[in-house]
Amino acid sequence: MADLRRPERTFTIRQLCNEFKATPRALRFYEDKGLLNPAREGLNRVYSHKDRVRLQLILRGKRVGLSLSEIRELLDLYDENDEGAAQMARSLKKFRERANALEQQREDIDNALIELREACNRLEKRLAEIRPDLLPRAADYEQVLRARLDGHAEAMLGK
Amino acid sequence: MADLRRPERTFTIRQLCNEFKATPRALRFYEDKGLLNPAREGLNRVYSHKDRVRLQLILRGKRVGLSLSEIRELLDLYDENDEGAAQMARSLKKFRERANALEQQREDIDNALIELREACNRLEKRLAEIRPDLLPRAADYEQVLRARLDGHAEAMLGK
DNA sequence: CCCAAGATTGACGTTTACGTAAGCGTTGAC
DNA sequence: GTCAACGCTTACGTAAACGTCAATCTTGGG
Repeated sequence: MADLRRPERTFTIRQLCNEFKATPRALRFYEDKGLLNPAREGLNRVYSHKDRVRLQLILRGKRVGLSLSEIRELLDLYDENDEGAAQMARSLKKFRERANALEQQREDIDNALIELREACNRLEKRLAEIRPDLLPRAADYEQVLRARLDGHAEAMLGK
Repeated sequence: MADLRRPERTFTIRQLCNEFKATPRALRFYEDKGLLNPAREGLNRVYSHKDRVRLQLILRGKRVGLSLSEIRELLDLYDENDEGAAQMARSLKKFRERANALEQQREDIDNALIELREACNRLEKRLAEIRPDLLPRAADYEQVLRARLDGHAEAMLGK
């Protein structure tokens, strides 16, 4: 169990894929793009502990919406400079830029939601006048919500 | 000026482009995809008042994040059915689905922002220890602060 | 020895919404 | 007459992040 922390521990491509729910194709793609550089044992890739950390950073970057090339820049910064202050500052800057961009995106989404809700209200009003029977009801929403709850549904359906 | 409302008024491709800040290429593309069907005067496209409305709907759909094919479905619904109740119901459904998707996206963004802010805080702390001179200054923070206050800010700003 | 499983390297396919010419016709201004 | 401004069609290019073969290799099992 604690083996994960032992630096000499290595990983196969599939182990990392399973652990992080990625595909071999993706890891090779990241390698193509210069984000990873696993060792080789013959032809086979051998991922070190450090490679695993890099992969985590890559996936984290993706979660916050950085592009692969942006992630590569950041990874490169960590590699190039041993001391680590200047590149930390640049990473910080990058992160803040991304945060600002995300906040902008959230605003866009909010605006879209406003437009959508207005449209929904208009439609609901007209439908209520013309064909109230076609108005989706609360019950329909419950189903949607239930559907989201994945496997729990089976229990309910089973009964 | 009021000519815009006169049904017999027609528009050239460029007029609509200017009005809605689109490109001719885009309008032709929409046509290719079956979203528009302007009349022809020889080879030239002649957009009617109705075409203009359709274009508005297209752009509105884009603003809320619908794909062109989704928009086309909705437009088709409006065309097919003369009465207009069933398709209104379906549009309503579509809009609600999109609204749900957008809310999900907003959640994702919020999570990403949380991750980013944690990363920023860690970096700031380390930088403060190692090289405080590299720390970006208050001016850069304004946006961040504004974002943080977002909501409960009014009281504080009032003072 | 033979077969299936899993790894590897190309290399092309996918999707979306256009951008960007290339080549050609028409019209109005000068 | 000729140049610029528009308009048209056809068609290839783009970006992102892989998916999806295809062909080859190795290796453990039976």
